[in-house]
Amino acid sequence: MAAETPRPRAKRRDPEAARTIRDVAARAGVSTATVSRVVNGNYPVAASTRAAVERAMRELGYVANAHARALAGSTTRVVGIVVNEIVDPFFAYIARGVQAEAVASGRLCLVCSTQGDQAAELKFVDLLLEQRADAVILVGGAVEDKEYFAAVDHRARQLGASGSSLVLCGRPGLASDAPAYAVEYDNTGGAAAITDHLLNAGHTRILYLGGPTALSTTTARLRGFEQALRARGHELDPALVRTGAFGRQFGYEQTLRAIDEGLDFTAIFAANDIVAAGVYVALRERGRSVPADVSVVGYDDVPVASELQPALTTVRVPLEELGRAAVRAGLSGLEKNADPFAHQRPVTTLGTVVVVRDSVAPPPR
Amino acid sequence: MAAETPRPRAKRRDPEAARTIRDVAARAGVSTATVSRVVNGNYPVAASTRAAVERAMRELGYVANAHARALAGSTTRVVGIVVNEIVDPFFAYIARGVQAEAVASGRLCLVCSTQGDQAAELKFVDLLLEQRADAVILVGGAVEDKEYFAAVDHRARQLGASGSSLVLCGRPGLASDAPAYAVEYDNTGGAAAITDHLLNAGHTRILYLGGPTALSTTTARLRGFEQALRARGHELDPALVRTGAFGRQFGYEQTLRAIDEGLDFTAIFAANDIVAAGVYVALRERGRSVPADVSVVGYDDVPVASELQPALTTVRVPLEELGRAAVRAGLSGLEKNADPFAHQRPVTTLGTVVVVRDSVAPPPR
DNA sequence: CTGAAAGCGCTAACAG
DNA sequence: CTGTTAGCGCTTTCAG
Repeated sequence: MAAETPRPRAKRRDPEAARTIRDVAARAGVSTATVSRVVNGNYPVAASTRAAVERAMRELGYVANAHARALAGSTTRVVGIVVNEIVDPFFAYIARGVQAEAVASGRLCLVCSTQGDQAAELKFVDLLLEQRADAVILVGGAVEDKEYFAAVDHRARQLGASGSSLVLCGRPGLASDAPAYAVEYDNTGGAAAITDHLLNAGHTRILYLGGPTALSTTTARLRGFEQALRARGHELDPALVRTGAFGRQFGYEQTLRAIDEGLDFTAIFAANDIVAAGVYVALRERGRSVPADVSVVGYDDVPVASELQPALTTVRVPLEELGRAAVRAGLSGLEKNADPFAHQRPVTTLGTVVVVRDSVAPPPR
Repeated sequence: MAAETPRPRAKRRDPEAARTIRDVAARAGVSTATVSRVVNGNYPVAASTRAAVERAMRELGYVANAHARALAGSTTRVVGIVVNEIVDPFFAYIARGVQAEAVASGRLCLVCSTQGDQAAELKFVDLLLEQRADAVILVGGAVEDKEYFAAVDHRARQLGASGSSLVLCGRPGLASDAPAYAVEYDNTGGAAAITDHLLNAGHTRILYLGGPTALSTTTARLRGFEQALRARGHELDPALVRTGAFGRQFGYEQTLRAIDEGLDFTAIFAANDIVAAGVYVALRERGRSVPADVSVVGYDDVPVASELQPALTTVRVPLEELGRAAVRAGLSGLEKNADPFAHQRPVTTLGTVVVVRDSVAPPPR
């Protein structure tokens, strides 16, 4: 009756191919379940058995297959993050936090960089959805577009339905009941605080430079600027607000233009440190010194801020912590503690602080 | 006899859970094989059938499961990259290239950052091995350690055995027959070229600063420096070589020390741009101007180089292309063209070029 | 052009 | 403490 033997697996496909849990089990003379147990160490196994299995694994050079594991188990041990540009320090620091926290939770990190392509962002989320990432984190400025919102909203629901979750990082949350977390920082407050710093030094003619024209996350900075002005009884002079791109080039050109137009101002609020770097160059070119002739402040506190000469007074955004918090939020639903009362708040807001360096002084005369 | 029906799947676990290919098949009234075919579009399917399936997928909100796909198929559509520090522009640009090329090949990119922890590097490679990444790219300086080499060598073999491959990026290849690719750039040549530039300007007392003490990739820069000197009949003065850390701090401190010791030099070769940034600060502090009093050159041409004042003359390393080339190399074995003669060379070396900016002038007097 | 069925490698009940 | 046995969701022969 030997011929009746089930013989479920016919032949090993490739003798060179990776060993499987079954090979290990056979070699150690145990069942695959036992091997699984020692691999995962989440179940009691006799010491001697464990030793035999470990030995077999070593001898065979066994490497677990994460996909089989993901398929059979429930979690994939992968988190995904989508950023605009990985070489931009703003995103890089957030990514670093995400990476670190992911690793701390025993996960790997799938990083997607859109290079500013809005469509790519959504496509990456879809891919991450296919990967069944335990959490997907979307970083950075969203455009205020109906259709876009609907698309994100939909993805949030899909993720939620598959036990994962969407985390909006550094941007406002969804204004719907879609299952998504938001991890932001106090953009408006930071902007107001540093504007206050300028006001305290005696400046009232402050030129605001940078940031997108369209309504978006970072407009919050402009809002903070305006609030601080108003709170001290000053009006926002439209001539002193120039929004547009976010780069060094923009800061450079606008500063040049402002000077050449004879615009009256004694300080510049750059919407981020990179813009401020451009401002510095233009100022130097026109022979204006910082901070004697004009004071400058930035935002973000990325490395350039302390490299500029004189070092830039700016708003420190807890970028790395932002990334960590995003992972924690995204994973909060998966953790075993599953205490429904200790529930993660859908929106986390981190504080910002003004870092005073050398680029602000009282206005000349 | 209805009771005899096999009924292979008993119950849907969770009505809210993600739809599977089977749900789609049922809804479209076709077999799962057919659904698979339309999803992959790699097999003829009647137009009407295809339409029905696509409709069913849409209605069900079907999202393929990448893990099931990886398990059943052969490729995972994921490449892994291990770097020291993702916020460091040197690595960030390489990662960007890797990401871009991975996406271009229809893959996602798993990014691991070790924060300089050598042990973590190997651990990440193991994790990537578990992920069955189609290629794993190891970036950056390796230490010259026997045991470490053996470990890398072993991983290379494991990857090779599982149809994947290891790519050493920006570091020398394995000196063994292990299946690994190396994608480097001409470190020595670049260093020699920029040293020549200094020599041509009339400098002979050049202080070399930075780079690791231990033999490692970047020692190649020191080697190039020496070669260029020799080629012009100069000896390498040991007093003018200070190796050690790689950061701004190191550049700053060593420059200060050199000046305070009264060391005789008219130019500084910083082992990378970051070190050069530190050099600038120290020079300014001691009232030495660049390039009037001392000329400075760097290496890598990361953004700081052009931000420094005066802009830094440096060696441009094709960082992003390095990343792209690494992915191409790593994937070369998988591509269908599998032409055994058009075989990827195990070692690719990219050229470097000197970028002349404003930090070099003839020596004073 | 389409369907049936056998797995891919692993985990998780469910018995012992 | 350990083994049996279903699947997880998809791809891929092998037959029509």
